[in-house]
Amino acid sequence: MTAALKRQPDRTRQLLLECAFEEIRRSGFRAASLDAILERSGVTKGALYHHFESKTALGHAVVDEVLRPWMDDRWQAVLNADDLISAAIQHCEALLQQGMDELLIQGCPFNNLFNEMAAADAGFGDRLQAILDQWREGIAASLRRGQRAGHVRSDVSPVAAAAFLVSAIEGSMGLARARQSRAFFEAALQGMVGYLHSLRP
Amino acid sequence: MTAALKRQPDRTRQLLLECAFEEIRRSGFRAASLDAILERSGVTKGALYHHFESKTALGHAVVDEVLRPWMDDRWQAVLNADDLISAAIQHCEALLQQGMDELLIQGCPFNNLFNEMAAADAGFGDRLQAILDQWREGIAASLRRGQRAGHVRSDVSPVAAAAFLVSAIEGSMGLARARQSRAFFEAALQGMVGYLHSLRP
Amino acid sequence: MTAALKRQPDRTRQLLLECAFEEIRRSGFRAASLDAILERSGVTKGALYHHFESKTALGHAVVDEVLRPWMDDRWQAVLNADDLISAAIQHCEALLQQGMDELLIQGCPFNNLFNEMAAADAGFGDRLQAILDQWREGIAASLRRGQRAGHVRSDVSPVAAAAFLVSAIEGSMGLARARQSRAFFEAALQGMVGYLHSLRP
Amino acid sequence: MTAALKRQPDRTRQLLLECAFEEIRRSGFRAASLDAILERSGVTKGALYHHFESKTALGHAVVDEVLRPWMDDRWQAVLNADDLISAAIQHCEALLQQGMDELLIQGCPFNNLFNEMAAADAGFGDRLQAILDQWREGIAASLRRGQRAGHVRSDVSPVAAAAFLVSAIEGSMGLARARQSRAFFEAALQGMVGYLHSLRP
DNA sequence: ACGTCCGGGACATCCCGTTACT
DNA sequence: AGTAACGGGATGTCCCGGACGT
Repeated sequence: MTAALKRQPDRTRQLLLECAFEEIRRSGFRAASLDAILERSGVTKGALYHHFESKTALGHAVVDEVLRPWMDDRWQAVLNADDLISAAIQHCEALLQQGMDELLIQGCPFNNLFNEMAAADAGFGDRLQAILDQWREGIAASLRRGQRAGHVRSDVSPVAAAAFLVSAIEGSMGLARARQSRAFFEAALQGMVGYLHSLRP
Repeated sequence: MTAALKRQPDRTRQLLLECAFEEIRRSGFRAASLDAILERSGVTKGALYHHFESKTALGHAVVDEVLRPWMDDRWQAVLNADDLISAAIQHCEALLQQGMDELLIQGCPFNNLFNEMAAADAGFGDRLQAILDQWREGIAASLRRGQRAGHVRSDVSPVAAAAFLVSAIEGSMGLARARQSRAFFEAALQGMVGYLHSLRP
Repeated sequence: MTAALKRQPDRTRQLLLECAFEEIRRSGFRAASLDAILERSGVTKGALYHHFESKTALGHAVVDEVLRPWMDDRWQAVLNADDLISAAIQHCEALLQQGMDELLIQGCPFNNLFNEMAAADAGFGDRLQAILDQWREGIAASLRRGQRAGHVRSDVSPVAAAAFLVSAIEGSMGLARARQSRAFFEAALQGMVGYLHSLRP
Repeated sequence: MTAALKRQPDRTRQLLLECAFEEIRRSGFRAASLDAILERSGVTKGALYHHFESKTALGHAVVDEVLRPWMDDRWQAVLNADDLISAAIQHCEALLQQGMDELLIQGCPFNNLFNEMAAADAGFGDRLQAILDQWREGIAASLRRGQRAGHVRSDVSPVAAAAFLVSAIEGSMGLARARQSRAFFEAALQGMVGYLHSLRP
């Protein structure tokens, strides 16, 4: 730790959050070692336990202050588009063309953490649920707007379609994660484009 | 260990596999404690390490001998049906009506294990990938049969639709897992029924 | 284990002794794993414990039936020579010229075992002591014969010189064992030749 | 652990090194139990793994910080003497008269450790080799000084004689270790005195 | 605010020996 | 004579958290 970083409480806290996020993304929360996070960040245990009262509290803060903005940032453009379906199809096609290596190797951090911790720890469960709800409701609201604008069939339930969509997105990312599965992910994305088209009037 | 259980190697092995499956389902593979499995099964450590050379090998055997049959058993009826779409819709509606508590609380063991271990351990990855491929190809084959029989629109790609479907199934189970999310799961199932209908001619 | 080897008690016993000798030579007695010996020999645990009542008893038998003949065989020529000093010098020079790789890598099995077990286990201690005594007394007797024949200075104590010689032999082998020490072993052998010459009248 | 010993990191570390040295001397490195070292020193496992990252690292530190000074201390007087041969002869005779029980029972810790670990672990091998080289070179240098001063025959090779001497010293200690072998050690020392005299002009 | 030392416990692994069985 | 299931214990490693010190 360089001298320049000493006595900078906010900086230290932020550094810990970011390194913890990376480590959790790599190894999952339980397998993430505090010692590894400490070494990665150059911070010591005393500093960590000054800012967070336990490993679990650190994890909760990572969800609130890193993962949630990360998700907002990622989906903002699609959710705010005038025509959700077009935007989503474009998003899928962009993914198909550009290298999606990062996603394939490490998967979606939200999905990973949700699968690991949501059922085991209420603190994680509530926070992740809130992110999920916000996301799903954003999609549902966008679909309703699309119905009013005539971009979306009027007989589909926005709530149901939104839940189905996020399930498929997270499911495809979860299943695609690994070494050999690029083909699987491509097929799933293609299937999703087909589904999106079926929502058109 | 009761006297009646002595010297029954196959029984001991099977007992270990089943208890390990339960423990892995509860806690995940990494957090599953060998001591807990042993206590649950009444087997000693020496016996376990006689039958399996490591915790990892035990996990692999659980996938091969418990999880794979569990999955086959679960989806066989749907995959062998004359009309996949109808069978799947019935399956969804049955799930909606009957108590799906077990799934909600513990999630799909395949999805859980896949998310936790597929990327981290090639032994798990290959095995789970094989299960996934078999499942997906079963759906694709059934869709092709449906196309020939006129039950399915001819312009859908069976491969893409199959990948999308399994993604959505596993995704919805993963996201629904937890305490409060029955509503989410119901909405996702409803969305899936909508998607299945869209595959009709 | 091939069918031809079944039900051959003497053969099985001999196989165990030889494999145990090799394994002990590699790893030392304590670190030698019974399971490794078993795998190496293709014999099972029950068979081993039929022939030997414990790992320690196996070790004792290895000393009696493998190590002792190995030592006798190795030193017989030198001890029976008419002129011990010439024979020993020749032996040293032969060692210096030929590849002494085996000795350098694994050391003298007698010395290794003596160092590890003689002080800790009386069964080993007594057996190894007996080998050592026999060896030392052989040298002393040969020196006495040399004195009578005029090959050896009459003012040296055969007993003391013999003890010193075996110490130097085993010590040089022990210290030379390892990777880099060929130069050390050569120097020690050269020093020993010098000492042997000093025993001449 | 008494309150007086709290928060004394150097003391704790030193205590661990000393207790480890004793335990290794008794049992050898591999058979030395960390639990035994901890009980002996009253330190906890967490503290040990704070100061040393593994049992092996502890062993290496014992060589560097305990065994090496122990050897330096032991041979310093002989190596620095004006006349090595006289000093060595005096040393031998002093050993012969005083009780050499400690050496007989536990042997030379350098020799024991060298025999056990030098070939198996490069970390030990390099460290012990360095001690051995320093020792041997000290003897060789002293012999060269003796040659210049006329105390030592000019036709002996200092390097070879030094290697031979350390071999004989360590060999005699190794072989003498045990219960019954006092006579052997005395004979070997007597032989060594004879050899030392033969180095005189 | 932060650094170091330390406590206490859990875990996977391995190993020797015994016993039921053929 | 020989096989394989099994018992029970010890070991090195690691990890989270708290306490002392500055």
